[in-house]
Amino acid sequence: MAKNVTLKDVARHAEVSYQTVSKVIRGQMQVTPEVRARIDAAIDALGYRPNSAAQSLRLQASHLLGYSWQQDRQNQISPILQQFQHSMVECAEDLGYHILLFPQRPNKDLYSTYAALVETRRVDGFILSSIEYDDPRLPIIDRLKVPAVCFGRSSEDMSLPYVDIDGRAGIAEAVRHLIAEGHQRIAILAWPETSRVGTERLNGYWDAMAGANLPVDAAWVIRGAGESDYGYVAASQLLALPHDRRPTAIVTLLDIIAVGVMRAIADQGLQVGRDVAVTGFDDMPAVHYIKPGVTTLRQPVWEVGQLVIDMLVGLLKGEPLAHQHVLLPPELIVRESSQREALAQPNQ
Amino acid sequence: MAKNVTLKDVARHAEVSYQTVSKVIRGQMQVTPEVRARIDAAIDALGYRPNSAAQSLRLQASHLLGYSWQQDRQNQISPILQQFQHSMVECAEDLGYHILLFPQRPNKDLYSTYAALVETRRVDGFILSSIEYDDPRLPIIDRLKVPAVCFGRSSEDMSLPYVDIDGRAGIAEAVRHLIAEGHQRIAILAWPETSRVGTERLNGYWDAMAGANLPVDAAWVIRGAGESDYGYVAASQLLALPHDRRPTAIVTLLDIIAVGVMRAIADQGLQVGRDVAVTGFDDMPAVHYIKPGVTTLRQPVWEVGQLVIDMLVGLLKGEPLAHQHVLLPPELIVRESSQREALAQPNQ
DNA sequence: GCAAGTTAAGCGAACGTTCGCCTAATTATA
DNA sequence: TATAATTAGGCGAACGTTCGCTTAACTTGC
Repeated sequence: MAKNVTLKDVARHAEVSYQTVSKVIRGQMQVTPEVRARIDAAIDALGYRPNSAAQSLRLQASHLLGYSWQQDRQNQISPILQQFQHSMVECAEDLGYHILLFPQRPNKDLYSTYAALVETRRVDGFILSSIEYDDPRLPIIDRLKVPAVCFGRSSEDMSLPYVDIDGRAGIAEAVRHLIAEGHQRIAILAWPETSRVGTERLNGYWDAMAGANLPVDAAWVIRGAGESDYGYVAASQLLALPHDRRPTAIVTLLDIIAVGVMRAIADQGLQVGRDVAVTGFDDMPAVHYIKPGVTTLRQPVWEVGQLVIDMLVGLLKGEPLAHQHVLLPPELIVRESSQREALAQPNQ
Repeated sequence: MAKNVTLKDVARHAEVSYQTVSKVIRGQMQVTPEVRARIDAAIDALGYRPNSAAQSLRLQASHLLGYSWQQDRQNQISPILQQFQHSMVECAEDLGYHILLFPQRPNKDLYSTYAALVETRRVDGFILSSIEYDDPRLPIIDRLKVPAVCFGRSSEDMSLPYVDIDGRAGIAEAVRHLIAEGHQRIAILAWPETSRVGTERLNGYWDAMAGANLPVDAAWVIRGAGESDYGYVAASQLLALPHDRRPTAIVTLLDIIAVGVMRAIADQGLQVGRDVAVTGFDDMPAVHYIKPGVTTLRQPVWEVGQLVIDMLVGLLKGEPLAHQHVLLPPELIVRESSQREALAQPNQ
């Protein structure tokens, strides 16, 4: 690697003081066009680049944002967090920041993991994802008094700024879509009560059912965990209900679960869409090949990443946040799995 | 955030010079037990932590490793790279390093993306993943003369150090397993010739077939891209061959593709395992629920991550590498999809 | 009992920036 | 023409470390 080119080298070459070079580069100083030209020439003759460690030391800011990435317990294979990460990385670079990845060891005290990063001044702030009820990271961030923005929330009135997907509104929209398709007996495969995301989405179901004055049979609301297998088992259970209580539509919280449901429906000799409607969540690329296509809710993950970074960087610059809490609605994508007349074959 | 606690603060508190504190902390100096105790007491009375920017500046090393993460074109939803990333992050921390994420913009010149990081001294080295033929990053790294280690290789004799999975050995082992199960007509769903990984794995197929003196019908080697749909279509094509040319086993390069193959087999009224054996690759969690279980090759991704970081950090310390190129064999996991006598479940 | 080696600790300098204050020259104002 | 205001640029200091050299005191060997 070549020797470091510093401000002093540039200054010598341009025959000015090095502090002047610094100021001119950052537009903090007016110089005569002639001097300006000499400096510019020197910079690219020598290939000068400011040293980021020196900048960090002087500015007391690392321009690094800490992010630790633990997979959701609920939906293991969701590509959501990958997209989120990618989106953050791009947005951060636009603003002169980078993402620093760090591990959260199960055996090591979580507080010291975060404290180490803050106290050594390695990072300027944190991004947290997959927030759940009583998330242990929240009090830690609070205690460290370090800027942080979350993807997800543990309650409506969280002290930390967050961006989240409005799962409640999303599921409500899906249910209203099913109602518009003529369904009345609509079931939902929810997640355990410990899941904040799951509870939130389930509320959307209640909202829409109540909004349409539709009664809800207790058997229609199932809570469970897992992926396709959960969908298969739970759907089989629903389809075994007496005919007048059997749901004609099943809402799920994950595309993969919807796939399991669709298999169960097919195994009962029924047709997805025509006989029983199904909806998923996430618009996962992995299920795009499935036929019939799965009606789903696409999360605007890219936008979440951008917003989270914008907010965090704003915080670091001392700007007051325009919105402390942002909720983004998912987008309903209607495919064949929830449409009665699509692919309808004239059948008996 | 609290005021910075520096070496000088500790020194004042312990009544020694600050340089002494620095040396004692790093074990570069012997002091009397009494002084040692005073320093230790001062450190945790004040909560001293060395400032990483100052260290970086002085040591001319950021202790940051650059990693840019672009999804494989071939297998979009493989969780391999996620595991790899996670493994790197942990291993790096053990060695006092962190991973810095940066974007590779399609519109921006790749060289300047890397050069900027190196010339500003933001990173000490790079990790590259998903190397393909004529990878544009290789000459860039070479030109920048920056330490780097790759996950994957573009050719046997690459100039950069790499760690890779021995896909050739893996597929060969899978094919030998099928042969041991009594199969003779074995087909493979390969990837386009532009895929280095695919070509490598296909070679394993040839190795094993030749090693067992089994003839290969040209129709058995299919090249294509895609996920489950590719498997479905290609398998249907294979199963439509005349009876004496029809393969009794189909090797695929991805679990998801194997799933498509299994659907095709079932759709033909045949039974996976008993009638046609199938193998996948990656041991993806997403297909664990599939019945019958998919025989697959598990990549030792965790080990790859550890090795890559070990090697890169070694390079940065100026240590000569024990092995410039490391090849790790995947592990064959035999499940029902490749066993004739395994309990048959009427599913899919 | 004296030169030579060992040990404990201090001190100056450097890593490459940015910031605030200062100075000299030029221009505008009275 | 004298004075105030503006402009172009310089200079010292600081951010918090680590490194190498020096010094003073204390052992050791003969």
